[in-house]
Amino acid sequence: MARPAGIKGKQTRQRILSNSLKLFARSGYAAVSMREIAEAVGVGPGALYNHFATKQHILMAIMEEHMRALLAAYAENTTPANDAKNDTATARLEAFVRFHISYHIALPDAVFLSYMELRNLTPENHGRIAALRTRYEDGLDRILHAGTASGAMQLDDPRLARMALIAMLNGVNTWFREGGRLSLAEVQELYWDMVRKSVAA
Amino acid sequence: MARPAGIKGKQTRQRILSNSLKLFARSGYAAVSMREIAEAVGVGPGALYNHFATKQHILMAIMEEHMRALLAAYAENTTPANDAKNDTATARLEAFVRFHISYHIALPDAVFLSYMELRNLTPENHGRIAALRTRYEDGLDRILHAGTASGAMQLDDPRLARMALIAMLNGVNTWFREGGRLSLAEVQELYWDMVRKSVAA
DNA sequence: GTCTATAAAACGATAGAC
DNA sequence: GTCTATCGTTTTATAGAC
Repeated sequence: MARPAGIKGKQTRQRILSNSLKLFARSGYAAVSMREIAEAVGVGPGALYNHFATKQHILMAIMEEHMRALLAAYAENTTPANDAKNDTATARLEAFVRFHISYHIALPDAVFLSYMELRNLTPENHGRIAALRTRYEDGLDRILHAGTASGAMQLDDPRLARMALIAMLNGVNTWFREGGRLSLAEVQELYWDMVRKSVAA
Repeated sequence: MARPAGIKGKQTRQRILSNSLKLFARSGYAAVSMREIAEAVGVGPGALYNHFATKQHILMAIMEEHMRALLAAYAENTTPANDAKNDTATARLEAFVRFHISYHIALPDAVFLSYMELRNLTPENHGRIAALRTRYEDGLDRILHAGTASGAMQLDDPRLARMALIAMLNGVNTWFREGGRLSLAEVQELYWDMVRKSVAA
């Protein structure tokens, strides 16, 4: 009982988030009740409200933390190479594709939720998540524009290309299963091959 | 009042389906109540049960009719050309891409619903819808295998390519808006350009 | 911080009049 | 076939004891 105050609360908060994520991903936000979440966490229904004011706050916390973690991981994994020779638009596109696939495969529930439950956010929360997503996808936008400008790529409409490529890459989560027919490395290779060709001059 | 028996019922049934489709697409199946549907249709809540036994039956009817209409339209729009010269795998892939885009853009709500609400179907209903979807996507599978076999395309894994292309094409519904920056014809052209290159030898 | 009990409203589905 | 009224259940969220 000499445990510092607040520790138990932090643990419960995290358990609420991780269990809600699993339940929301499986059944959908609207179909999951606060009672189900409390039971999964192992507390009474009323205890949830010590940590989140409403069910909407739980959903928003999950999505916002996911988007911030994605942006942080992207910034860390794709910083411009010191080797200027590897800092071409094509090299940066390859890095984006490989990062996007590995990150999305590692966190399928959070990714699924962040695309699927946008409509269950209040308009204000929706706007904040959309802004974070735009910040991430703008990274791809810059790569495609740079590649088109330098002649390394040929895209009649880089904005459409960005949306087409994001959709294609996101699709990996609808079918990829750990331990399945293809390994992560093989999937990265196969997608990169298609992406590389699709933007080729 | 000399109207044939059953006409009014058929009309109401169709109005239930079309209004439910709009509501489900906007808010999600679980978040829409039978009362909301009844209000949108313009009948009392109890009247809905003269046409559908449960809310699940409404969802299933929408999805099943959408999938059957998709299969029928695909069969009609992509029958092998009499001109044998235009019956190459590449020509058939182009026809698939153009058909898929135009059909999906024309029925955004039904397409959105059929991908988004699969998890709200009972296991039995889910299996029936999945089987219909497989029948459609197998058409693309055959094209990619034929193209790879003839050397017109180079795909190290046609199954992955099928899923990547389907995801990319489905993505059009997340951003395309009638009267927006790009016309349907331009979108078809731009997507086909990327698809053509992505499978190229 | 978590518990139990409960308030207040909304849910899917049904019954019986017309 | 549609109406109104309602059953029985479940929902989100709160209150007060510990």
